Amino acid sequence: MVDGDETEGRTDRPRRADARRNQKTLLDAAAAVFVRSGVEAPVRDIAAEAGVGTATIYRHFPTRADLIVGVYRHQVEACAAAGPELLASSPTPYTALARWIDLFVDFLVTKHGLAGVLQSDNAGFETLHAYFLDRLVPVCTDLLDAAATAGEIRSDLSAYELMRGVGNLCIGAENDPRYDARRLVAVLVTGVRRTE
Amino acid sequence: MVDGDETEGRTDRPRRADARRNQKTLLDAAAAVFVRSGVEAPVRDIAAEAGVGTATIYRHFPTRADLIVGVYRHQVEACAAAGPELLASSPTPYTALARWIDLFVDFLVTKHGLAGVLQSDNAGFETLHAYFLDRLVPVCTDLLDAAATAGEIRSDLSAYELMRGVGNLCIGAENDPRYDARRLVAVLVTGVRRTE
DNA sequence: TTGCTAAACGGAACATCGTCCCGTATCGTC
DNA sequence: GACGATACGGGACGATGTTCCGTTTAGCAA
Repeated sequence: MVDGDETEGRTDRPRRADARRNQKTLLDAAAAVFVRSGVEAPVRDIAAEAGVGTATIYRHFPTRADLIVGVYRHQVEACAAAGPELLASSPTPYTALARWIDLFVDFLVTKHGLAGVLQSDNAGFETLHAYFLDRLVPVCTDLLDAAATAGEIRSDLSAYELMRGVGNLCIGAENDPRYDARRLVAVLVTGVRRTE
Repeated sequence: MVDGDETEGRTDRPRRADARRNQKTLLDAAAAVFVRSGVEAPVRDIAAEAGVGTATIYRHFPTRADLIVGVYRHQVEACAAAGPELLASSPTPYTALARWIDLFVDFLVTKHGLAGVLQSDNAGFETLHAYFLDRLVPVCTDLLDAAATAGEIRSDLSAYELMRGVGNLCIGAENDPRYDARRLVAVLVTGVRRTE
Protein backbone atom coordinates (compact mmCIF):
# COMPACT_ATOMS: atom_id res chain seq x y z
CA MET A 1 0.00 0.00 0.00
CA VAL A 2 1.43 3.33 -1.06
CA ASP A 3 1.88 5.94 1.65
CA GLY A 4 -0.38 8.60 0.18
CA ASP A 5 -3.32 6.26 -0.03
CA GLU A 6 -5.48 6.67 3.02
CA THR A 7 -9.13 5.79 3.43
CA GLU A 8 -11.18 5.69 0.23
CA GLY A 9 -11.78 9.15 -1.23
CA ARG A 10 -8.91 10.66 0.74
CA THR A 11 -6.46 13.33 -0.32
CA ASP A 12 -3.35 11.80 -1.77
CA ARG A 13 0.19 12.98 -1.50
CA PRO A 14 0.74 16.15 -3.59
CA ARG A 15 3.42 16.03 -6.25
CA ARG A 16 5.26 19.19 -5.38
CA ALA A 17 7.36 19.66 -2.29
CA ASP A 18 5.78 22.98 -1.30
CA ALA A 19 2.36 21.41 -1.40
CA ARG A 20 3.49 18.56 0.81
CA ARG A 21 4.93 21.09 3.25
CA ASN A 22 1.70 23.04 3.25
CA GLN A 23 -0.33 19.94 3.94
CA LYS A 24 1.70 19.33 7.06
CA THR A 25 1.55 23.01 8.03
CA LEU A 26 -2.20 22.93 7.65
CA LEU A 27 -2.59 19.88 9.82
CA ASP A 28 -0.51 21.48 12.55
CA ALA A 29 -2.38 24.77 12.27
CA ALA A 30 -5.73 23.01 12.32
CA ALA A 31 -4.73 21.00 15.38
CA ALA A 32 -3.77 24.19 17.19
CA VAL A 33 -6.95 26.01 16.23
CA PHE A 34 -9.11 23.00 17.09
CA VAL A 35 -7.68 23.04 20.59
CA ARG A 36 -8.23 26.76 20.90
CA SER A 37 -11.61 27.17 19.23
CA GLY A 38 -13.03 23.72 18.66
CA VAL A 39 -13.37 21.71 15.48
CA GLU A 40 -15.92 24.11 14.07
CA ALA A 41 -13.52 27.03 13.97
CA PRO A 42 -13.86 29.23 10.86
CA VAL A 43 -11.84 28.13 7.87
CA ARG A 44 -10.28 31.57 7.72
CA ASP A 45 -8.87 31.18 11.20
CA ILE A 46 -7.14 27.97 10.26
CA ALA A 47 -5.83 29.51 7.06
CA ALA A 48 -4.51 32.49 9.00
CA GLU A 49 -2.86 30.26 11.59
CA ALA A 50 -1.17 28.37 8.79
CA GLY A 51 -0.31 31.55 6.92
CA VAL A 52 -2.00 30.41 3.72
CA GLY A 53 -5.07 31.41 1.73
CA THR A 54 -8.42 29.78 2.27
CA ALA A 55 -8.35 28.11 -1.12
CA THR A 56 -5.25 26.21 -0.11
CA ILE A 57 -7.20 24.50 2.63
CA TYR A 58 -9.94 23.47 0.24
CA ARG A 59 -7.39 22.21 -2.24
CA HIS A 60 -5.82 19.89 0.31
CA PHE A 61 -8.95 19.05 2.28
CA PRO A 62 -12.08 19.33 0.17
CA THR A 63 -14.32 19.16 3.22
CA ARG A 64 -13.81 20.03 6.82
CA ALA A 65 -14.28 16.38 7.59
CA ASP A 66 -11.14 15.53 5.65
CA LEU A 67 -9.21 18.04 7.70
CA ILE A 68 -10.53 16.67 10.97
CA VAL A 69 -9.76 13.14 9.90
CA GLY A 70 -6.25 14.23 8.99
CA VAL A 71 -5.71 15.80 12.37
CA TYR A 72 -7.05 12.93 14.44
CA ARG A 73 -6.19 9.95 12.28
CA HIS A 74 -3.33 8.79 14.45
CA GLN A 75 -5.40 8.80 17.60
CA VAL A 76 -8.26 6.98 15.94
CA GLU A 77 -5.86 4.36 14.66
CA ALA A 78 -4.39 4.00 18.13
CA CYS A 79 -7.86 3.50 19.54
CA ALA A 80 -8.63 0.90 16.93
CA ALA A 81 -5.41 -0.91 17.69
CA ALA A 82 -6.14 -0.91 21.41
CA GLY A 83 -9.23 -3.09 20.96
CA PRO A 84 -7.56 -6.41 20.30
CA GLU A 85 -4.86 -5.63 22.83
CA LEU A 86 -7.37 -5.04 25.57
CA LEU A 87 -9.26 -8.14 24.62
CA ALA A 88 -6.06 -10.12 25.08
CA SER A 89 -4.95 -8.49 28.30
CA SER A 90 -8.20 -8.08 30.21
CA PRO A 91 -9.65 -10.62 32.64
CA THR A 92 -12.95 -10.84 30.76
CA PRO A 93 -14.27 -9.58 27.43
CA TYR A 94 -16.72 -7.30 29.20
CA THR A 95 -13.86 -5.66 31.06
CA ALA A 96 -12.05 -5.18 27.78
CA LEU A 97 -15.14 -3.62 26.27
CA ALA A 98 -15.56 -1.26 29.20
CA ARG A 99 -11.92 -0.25 29.11
CA TRP A 100 -11.95 0.28 25.38
CA ILE A 101 -15.00 2.47 25.60
CA ASP A 102 -13.26 4.48 28.30
CA LEU A 103 -10.46 5.06 25.86
CA PHE A 104 -12.86 6.19 23.20
CA VAL A 105 -14.63 8.52 25.58
CA ASP A 106 -11.35 10.03 26.76
CA PHE A 107 -10.50 10.70 23.16
CA LEU A 108 -13.82 12.35 22.38
CA VAL A 109 -14.23 14.54 25.43
CA THR A 110 -10.80 16.08 25.05
CA LYS A 111 -11.54 17.23 21.50
CA HIS A 112 -13.67 20.33 21.65
CA GLY A 113 -16.88 19.70 19.82
CA LEU A 114 -15.69 16.64 17.99
CA ALA A 115 -18.46 14.46 19.34
CA GLY A 116 -21.01 17.03 18.31
CA VAL A 117 -19.76 17.36 14.80
CA LEU A 118 -19.49 13.60 14.49
CA GLN A 119 -23.21 13.48 14.87
CA SER A 120 -24.06 16.65 13.00
CA ASP A 121 -26.51 16.08 10.18
CA ASN A 122 -24.73 18.90 8.43
CA ALA A 123 -23.79 17.84 4.93
CA GLY A 124 -20.06 17.33 4.46
CA PHE A 125 -19.51 15.49 7.70
CA GLU A 126 -20.60 12.10 6.42
CA THR A 127 -16.98 11.46 5.51
CA LEU A 128 -15.96 11.99 9.10
CA HIS A 129 -18.80 9.92 10.42
CA ALA A 130 -17.95 7.20 7.93
CA TYR A 131 -14.27 7.17 8.80
CA PHE A 132 -14.88 6.78 12.51
CA LEU A 133 -17.45 4.12 11.89
CA ASP A 134 -15.41 2.17 9.37
CA ARG A 135 -12.45 2.19 11.64
CA LEU A 136 -13.98 1.62 15.05
CA VAL A 137 -17.21 -0.28 14.59
CA PRO A 138 -15.43 -3.50 13.55
CA VAL A 139 -13.23 -3.25 16.63
CA CYS A 140 -16.24 -2.71 18.82
CA THR A 141 -18.04 -5.57 17.13
CA ASP A 142 -15.24 -7.93 18.08
CA LEU A 143 -15.35 -6.81 21.69
CA LEU A 144 -19.10 -7.06 21.76
CA ASP A 145 -19.11 -10.50 20.19
CA ALA A 146 -16.53 -11.76 22.64
CA ALA A 147 -18.53 -10.48 25.59
CA ALA A 148 -21.73 -11.87 24.16
CA THR A 149 -20.14 -15.25 23.59
CA ALA A 150 -18.96 -15.19 27.17
CA GLY A 151 -22.54 -14.53 28.15
CA GLU A 152 -21.65 -11.33 29.93
CA ILE A 153 -23.90 -8.96 28.02
CA ARG A 154 -27.23 -8.72 26.29
CA SER A 155 -26.82 -9.50 22.62
CA ASP A 156 -29.50 -7.39 21.01
CA LEU A 157 -27.30 -4.34 20.63
CA SER A 158 -25.19 -3.64 17.57
CA ALA A 159 -21.73 -2.14 17.79
CA TYR A 160 -22.98 0.66 15.61
CA GLU A 161 -25.71 1.56 18.02
CA LEU A 162 -23.46 1.34 21.02
CA MET A 163 -20.83 3.56 19.47
CA ARG A 164 -23.38 6.08 18.36
CA GLY A 165 -24.83 6.10 21.85
CA VAL A 166 -21.45 6.56 23.48
CA GLY A 167 -20.53 9.28 21.01
CA ASN A 168 -23.80 11.06 21.64
CA LEU A 169 -23.30 10.95 25.39
CA CYS A 170 -20.01 12.77 24.93
CA ILE A 171 -21.56 15.73 23.18
CA GLY A 172 -21.15 18.97 25.04
CA ALA A 173 -19.29 17.34 27.90
CA GLU A 174 -16.30 19.65 27.85
CA ASN A 175 -17.87 22.81 29.17
CA ASP A 176 -20.43 21.75 31.69
CA PRO A 177 -19.17 20.79 35.13
CA ARG A 178 -22.59 19.41 36.01
CA TYR A 179 -22.46 16.84 33.25
CA ASP A 180 -19.95 14.03 33.44
CA ALA A 181 -20.02 12.12 30.19
CA ARG A 182 -17.77 9.42 31.59
CA ARG A 183 -20.24 8.63 34.33
CA LEU A 184 -23.18 8.49 31.92
CA VAL A 185 -21.27 6.22 29.60
CA ALA A 186 -20.44 4.03 32.58
CA VAL A 187 -24.15 3.79 33.33
CA LEU A 188 -24.86 2.87 29.74
CA VAL A 189 -22.17 0.22 29.75
CA THR A 190 -23.62 -1.15 32.96
CA GLY A 191 -26.91 -1.34 31.13
CA VAL A 192 -25.58 -3.59 28.40
CA ARG A 193 -24.48 -6.12 30.99
CA ARG A 194 -26.65 -9.17 31.16
CA THR A 195 -29.03 -8.62 34.04
CA GLU A 196 -29.98 -11.76 35.87
CA MET B 1 -51.16 33.83 36.67
CA VAL B 2 -51.89 36.03 33.67
CA ASP B 3 -51.92 34.34 30.30
CA GLY B 4 -49.22 36.42 28.64
CA ASP B 5 -46.75 35.78 31.42
CA GLU B 6 -44.70 32.75 30.59
CA THR B 7 -41.31 31.75 31.88
CA GLU B 8 -39.01 34.54 33.03
CA GLY B 9 -37.75 36.72 30.18
CA ARG B 10 -40.54 35.60 27.87
CA THR B 11 -42.41 37.55 25.26
CA ASP B 12 -45.56 39.07 26.64
CA ARG B 13 -48.85 39.68 24.94
CA PRO B 14 -48.57 42.48 22.36
CA ARG B 15 -50.90 45.43 22.77
CA ARG B 16 -52.22 45.60 19.24
CA ALA B 17 -54.58 43.10 17.71
CA ASP B 18 -52.56 42.66 14.51
CA ALA B 19 -49.48 41.90 16.55
CA ARG B 20 -51.33 39.27 18.55
CA ARG B 21 -52.56 37.74 15.31
CA ASN B 22 -49.04 37.72 13.92
CA GLN B 23 -47.70 36.00 17.00
CA LYS B 24 -50.15 33.16 16.50
CA THR B 25 -49.47 33.09 12.76
CA LEU B 26 -45.76 32.87 13.45
CA LEU B 27 -46.13 30.00 15.88
CA ASP B 28 -48.19 28.07 13.34
CA ALA B 29 -45.76 28.84 10.54
CA ALA B 30 -42.79 27.88 12.67
CA ALA B 31 -44.42 24.62 13.66
CA ALA B 32 -45.03 23.78 10.01
CA VAL B 33 -41.51 24.68 8.95
CA PHE B 34 -39.99 22.81 11.89
CA VAL B 35 -41.75 19.67 10.76
CA ARG B 36 -40.63 20.18 7.17
CA SER B 37 -37.08 21.40 7.68
CA GLY B 38 -36.19 20.91 11.32
CA VAL B 39 -35.85 23.42 14.11
CA GLU B 40 -32.79 24.97 12.53
CA ALA B 41 -34.65 26.12 9.44
CA PRO B 42 -33.60 29.58 8.22
CA VAL B 43 -35.47 32.46 9.78
CA ARG B 44 -36.35 33.70 6.32
CA ASP B 45 -38.17 30.46 5.59
CA ILE B 46 -40.32 30.83 8.64
CA ALA B 47 -41.00 34.46 7.81
CA ALA B 48 -41.97 33.49 4.27
CA GLU B 49 -44.25 30.72 5.51
CA ALA B 50 -45.95 33.21 7.80
CA GLY B 51 -46.04 35.88 5.12
CA VAL B 52 -44.23 38.43 7.26
CA GLY B 53 -40.85 40.14 7.24
CA THR B 54 -37.91 38.72 9.14
CA ALA B 55 -37.89 41.59 11.58
CA THR B 56 -41.35 40.64 12.72
CA ILE B 57 -40.04 37.32 13.94
CA TYR B 58 -37.30 38.98 15.94
CA ARG B 59 -39.73 41.43 17.41
CA HIS B 60 -41.94 38.68 18.75
CA PHE B 61 -39.24 36.12 19.47
CA PRO B 62 -35.89 37.77 20.17
CA THR B 63 -34.04 34.49 19.83
CA ARG B 64 -34.78 31.30 17.99
CA ALA B 65 -34.99 29.63 21.34
CA ASP B 66 -38.00 31.75 22.25
CA LEU B 67 -39.70 30.65 19.07
CA ILE B 68 -39.00 26.99 19.72
CA VAL B 69 -40.20 27.29 23.27
CA GLY B 70 -43.35 28.94 22.01
CA VAL B 71 -44.00 26.13 19.58
CA TYR B 72 -43.37 23.27 21.97
CA ARG B 73 -44.45 24.77 25.27
CA HIS B 74 -47.67 22.83 25.49
CA GLN B 75 -45.99 19.51 24.94
CA VAL B 76 -43.28 20.27 27.46
CA GLU B 77 -45.89 21.23 29.99
CA ALA B 78 -47.78 18.04 29.30
CA CYS B 79 -44.63 16.06 29.84
CA ALA B 80 -43.96 17.85 33.09
CA ALA B 81 -47.49 17.18 34.24
CA ALA B 82 -47.20 13.50 33.40
CA GLY B 83 -44.45 12.97 35.97
CA PRO B 84 -46.53 13.09 39.14
CA GLU B 85 -49.37 11.24 37.42
CA LEU B 86 -47.11 8.36 36.45
CA LEU B 87 -45.66 8.27 39.92
CA ALA B 88 -49.15 7.86 41.30
CA SER B 89 -50.35 5.31 38.78
CA SER B 90 -47.31 3.10 38.30
CA PRO B 91 -46.59 -0.05 40.31
CA THR B 92 -43.17 1.19 41.37
CA PRO B 93 -41.27 4.50 41.18
CA TYR B 94 -38.74 2.94 38.85
CA THR B 95 -41.48 1.98 36.44
CA ALA B 96 -42.82 5.50 36.61
CA LEU B 97 -39.36 6.85 35.86
CA ALA B 98 -38.93 4.54 32.90
CA ARG B 99 -42.32 5.42 31.50
CA TRP B 100 -41.78 9.11 31.95
CA ILE B 101 -38.47 8.94 30.15
CA ASP B 102 -40.19 7.07 27.34
CA LEU B 103 -42.57 9.96 27.06
CA PHE B 104 -39.72 12.44 26.94
CA VAL B 105 -37.90 10.42 24.30
CA ASP B 106 -41.02 10.15 22.17
CA PHE B 107 -41.33 13.88 22.33
CA LEU B 108 -37.73 14.51 21.35
CA VAL B 109 -37.34 12.04 18.52
CA THR B 110 -40.41 13.30 16.73
CA LYS B 111 -39.07 16.86 16.61
CA HIS B 112 -36.51 17.14 13.87
CA GLY B 113 -33.23 18.25 15.33
CA LEU B 114 -34.70 19.47 18.60
CA ALA B 115 -32.47 17.24 20.69
CA GLY B 116 -29.44 18.45 18.80
CA VAL B 117 -30.22 22.09 19.23
CA LEU B 118 -31.06 21.54 22.88
CA GLN B 119 -27.46 20.59 23.36
CA SER B 120 -25.92 23.02 20.92
CA ASP B 121 -23.27 25.21 22.51
CA ASN B 122 -24.37 27.82 20.03
CA ALA B 123 -25.08 31.08 21.82
CA GLY B 124 -28.75 31.96 21.92
CA PHE B 125 -29.97 28.52 22.80
CA GLU B 126 -29.29 28.79 26.51
CA THR B 127 -32.84 30.05 26.91
CA LEU B 128 -34.16 26.88 25.35
CA HIS B 129 -31.85 24.69 27.36
CA ALA B 130 -32.82 26.57 30.49
CA TYR B 131 -36.53 26.27 29.83
CA PHE B 132 -36.42 22.53 29.33
CA LEU B 133 -34.24 22.12 32.37
CA ASP B 134 -36.26 24.38 34.62
CA ARG B 135 -39.43 22.64 33.66
CA LEU B 136 -38.39 19.01 33.52
CA VAL B 137 -35.47 18.53 35.88
CA PRO B 138 -37.59 19.04 39.00
CA VAL B 139 -40.06 16.48 37.72
CA CYS B 140 -37.28 14.05 37.00
CA THR B 141 -35.75 14.72 40.39
CA ASP B 142 -38.97 13.69 42.08
CA LEU B 143 -39.13 10.47 40.11
CA LEU B 144 -35.48 9.77 40.79
CA ASP B 145 -35.82 10.47 44.49
CA ALA B 146 -38.83 8.23 44.77
CA ALA B 147 -37.03 5.39 43.04
CA ALA B 148 -33.92 5.95 45.12
CA THR B 149 -35.94 5.95 48.32
CA ALA B 150 -37.51 2.70 47.22
CA GLY B 151 -34.01 1.36 46.76
CA GLU B 152 -34.60 0.55 43.12
CA ILE B 153 -31.80 2.60 41.61
CA ARG B 154 -28.31 3.83 42.22
CA SER B 155 -28.40 7.23 43.85
CA ASP B 156 -25.25 8.86 42.54
CA LEU B 157 -26.88 10.26 39.44
CA SER B 158 -28.49 13.66 39.29
CA ALA B 159 -31.67 14.32 37.38
CA TYR B 160 -29.77 16.88 35.37
CA GLU B 161 -27.23 14.37 34.22
CA LEU B 162 -29.82 11.78 33.42
CA MET B 163 -31.88 14.18 31.37
CA ARG B 164 -28.85 15.45 29.51
CA GLY B 165 -27.85 11.89 28.81
CA VAL B 166 -31.27 10.95 27.53
CA GLY B 167 -31.45 14.10 25.44
CA ASN B 168 -28.06 13.39 23.95
CA LEU B 169 -29.01 9.85 23.07
CA CYS B 170 -31.91 11.23 21.04
CA ILE B 171 -29.71 13.37 18.83
CA GLY B 172 -29.83 12.40 15.20
CA ALA B 173 -32.25 9.58 15.83
CA GLU B 174 -34.83 10.63 13.27
CA ASN B 175 -32.96 9.84 10.08
CA ASP B 176 -30.92 6.77 10.78
CA PRO B 177 -32.72 3.44 10.69
CA ARG B 178 -29.68 1.74 12.19
CA TYR B 179 -29.87 3.82 15.33
CA ASP B 180 -32.79 3.35 17.68
CA ALA B 181 -32.62 6.02 20.35
CA ARG B 182 -35.41 4.39 22.31
CA ARG B 183 -33.44 1.21 22.68
CA LEU B 184 -30.29 3.02 23.77
CA VAL B 185 -32.24 5.03 26.31
CA ALA B 186 -33.74 1.79 27.57
CA VAL B 187 -30.22 0.44 28.05
CA LEU B 188 -29.24 3.56 29.92
CA VAL B 189 -32.28 3.35 32.14
CA THR B 190 -31.45 -0.27 32.83
CA GLY B 191 -28.04 0.94 33.88
CA VAL B 192 -29.38 3.23 36.57
CA ARG B 193 -31.14 0.33 38.19
CA ARG B 194 -29.50 -0.85 41.34
CA THR B 195 -27.44 -3.86 40.39
CA GLU B 196 -27.15 -6.46 43.09
C1' DT C 1 21.74 28.30 -16.38
C1' DT C 2 17.69 29.46 -18.39
C1' DG C 3 13.01 28.80 -19.93
C1' DC C 4 8.70 26.52 -19.86
C1' DT C 5 4.49 24.38 -18.02
C1' DA C 6 1.64 22.32 -14.82
C1' DA C 7 0.90 22.60 -10.00
C1' DA C 8 -0.09 25.40 -6.34
C1' DC C 9 -1.23 29.68 -4.34
C1' DG C 10 -3.77 33.90 -2.44
C1' DG C 11 -7.31 36.71 -1.99
C1' DA C 12 -11.26 38.62 -3.83
C1' DA C 13 -15.94 37.36 -5.24
C1' DC C 14 -20.20 35.02 -4.45
C1' DA C 15 -23.81 32.77 -1.73
C1' DT C 16 -26.18 31.98 2.61
C1' DC C 17 -27.66 33.11 6.99
C1' DG C 18 -28.48 35.64 11.37
C1' DT C 19 -29.31 40.17 12.96
C1' DC C 20 -30.33 45.09 12.97
C1' DC C 21 -31.98 49.50 11.24
C1' DC C 22 -35.07 52.80 9.40
C1' DG C 23 -38.63 54.60 6.62
C1' DT C 24 -43.53 53.35 6.13
C1' DA C 25 -48.07 51.58 7.30
C1' DT C 26 -51.52 50.60 10.60
C1' DC C 27 -54.09 50.30 14.92
C1' DG C 28 -56.53 52.34 18.56
C1' DT C 29 -57.84 56.41 20.71
C1' DC C 30 -59.36 61.19 21.17
C1' DG D 1 -60.95 62.34 11.05
C1' DA D 2 -56.37 63.12 12.95
C1' DC D 3 -52.52 61.84 15.71
C1' DG D 4 -49.08 59.17 18.19
C1' DA D 5 -47.44 54.92 19.46
C1' DT D 6 -47.00 50.33 17.83
C1' DA D 7 -45.82 47.18 14.38
C1' DC D 8 -44.23 46.10 9.90
C1' DG D 9 -41.16 45.04 5.68
C1' DG D 10 -37.31 44.66 3.33
C1' DG D 11 -32.92 46.02 2.67
C1' DA D 12 -28.18 46.61 4.94
C1' DC D 13 -24.46 44.63 7.47
C1' DG D 14 -21.32 41.19 9.25
C1' DA D 15 -19.82 36.47 9.57
C1' DT D 16 -18.92 32.25 7.32
C1' DG D 17 -18.43 28.58 3.75
C1' DT D 18 -17.12 27.94 -0.98
C1' DT D 19 -15.42 28.94 -5.61
C1' DC D 20 -13.04 31.43 -9.24
C1' DC D 21 -9.24 33.37 -11.51
C1' DG D 22 -5.10 35.84 -12.25
C1' DT D 23 -0.38 35.23 -10.38
C1' DT D 24 3.54 32.77 -8.57
C1' DT D 25 6.64 28.98 -8.30
C1' DA D 26 8.58 24.21 -8.24
C1' DG D 27 10.49 20.90 -11.02
C1' DC D 28 12.18 19.47 -15.22
C1' DA D 29 14.43 19.70 -19.63
C1' DA D 30 17.16 21.85 -23.07
